[in-house]
Amino acid sequence: MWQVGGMAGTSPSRRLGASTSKTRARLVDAAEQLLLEEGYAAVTSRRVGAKAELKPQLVHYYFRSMDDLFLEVFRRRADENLARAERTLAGGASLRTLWKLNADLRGAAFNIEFVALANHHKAIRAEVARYAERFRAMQLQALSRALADDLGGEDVPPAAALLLMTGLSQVLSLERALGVTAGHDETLAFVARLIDRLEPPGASA
Amino acid sequence: MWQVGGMAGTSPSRRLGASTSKTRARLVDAAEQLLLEEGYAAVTSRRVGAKAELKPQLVHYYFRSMDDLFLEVFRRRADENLARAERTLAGGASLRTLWKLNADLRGAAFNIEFVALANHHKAIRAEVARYAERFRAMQLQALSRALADDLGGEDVPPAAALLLMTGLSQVLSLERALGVTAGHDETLAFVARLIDRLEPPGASA
DNA sequence: GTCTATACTTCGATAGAC
DNA sequence: GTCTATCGAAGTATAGAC
Repeated sequence: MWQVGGMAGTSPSRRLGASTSKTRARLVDAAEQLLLEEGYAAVTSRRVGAKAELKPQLVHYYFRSMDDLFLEVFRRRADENLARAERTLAGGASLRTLWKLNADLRGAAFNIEFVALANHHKAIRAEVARYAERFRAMQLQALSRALADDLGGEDVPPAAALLLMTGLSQVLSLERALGVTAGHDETLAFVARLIDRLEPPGASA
Repeated sequence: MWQVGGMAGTSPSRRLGASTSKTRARLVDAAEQLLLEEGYAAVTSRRVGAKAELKPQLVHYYFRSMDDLFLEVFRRRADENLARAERTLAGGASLRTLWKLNADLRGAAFNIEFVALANHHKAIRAEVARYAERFRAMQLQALSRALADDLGGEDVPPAAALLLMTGLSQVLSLERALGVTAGHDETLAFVARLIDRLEPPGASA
């Protein structure tokens, strides 16, 4: 897919616009907006151009292919997420903070789109995987420390706890987008109780 | 999206082929295959026609629009999943069985595609939500009974346990598709231990 | 009931004008 | 360094032939 028409060659000798261009940034903004509002299939050079109020051909002047544009959109957001996580978790974080980071994570819809895209696009899959691994490693380190403090000698491995946490927050936001929310409040209350038990409110770190 | 070209009218008076047609079934098969192999954006009338070795116009003879084709693909698979779950859970099921049902669930990729699609397609979202609710209710009933047997007076609500289970199996299959499997074995072992503790192997139902 | 000829829109991409 | 004119392929959908 993509590469629907044209000669589809990605000619090796083609001039591209400067990566500092203001116009280029507007195109990335427009693409991100479209992706969130209408899904990845709506991100076409023409739609992006229209949304940015620019000629669609500019997309191909600044990006070698539509895939390159997708990668740029993804990287921008991923870097932002990683930076925020790093700020939040710097120097150890509580269970409570970790859960908030997971549940708050900007753009569950964004993740869904990119996972679906990654499923069938080699270059994008590699980038998404790289990001997921970095994000995971960062959280795992923080969670390992927090759990060691909180429950000393229990047998729940930090990796399992993290996957449970990630899975839960993912399924919750995914279902919310779908309009299915049965049991959500009950579950959130349960998580809050659990955290309160492990980390009594009003403790130090 | 969809409705890219053409007059996009969905004229109310258009003849459609019989729903029992063999040709029609071939088109649905081809669409499902394409969806899984290349993602929803690859499911176009021309690609579906080619895969089924039929003229692309037949898609529009048997389906009023591409969305209708998607709905048919989804319903067929959803019905199959529901029937299988019903068979498995009929008359009460163990925790172990429930976990297996969740983890085995055919086509995690299939789910990803449809959740992404549902995000931006009203008709499809409604259908996916309806399916999710039915599946959830069925599992919740079984899990409630199993948990009552296994841990009597604990404070983990069945709905929370189910969402944790669902989220975990979803994140595991999603990451596997991405090639990210760090911590997976450890987590699966943990789940197995947990189930063994709650339901010692060799007990009755 | 089944299929095809055809319309017209939008697609990604490039070569070349400023 | 920036943008545009233009190409050929692929998109959905319909009206009408068998």
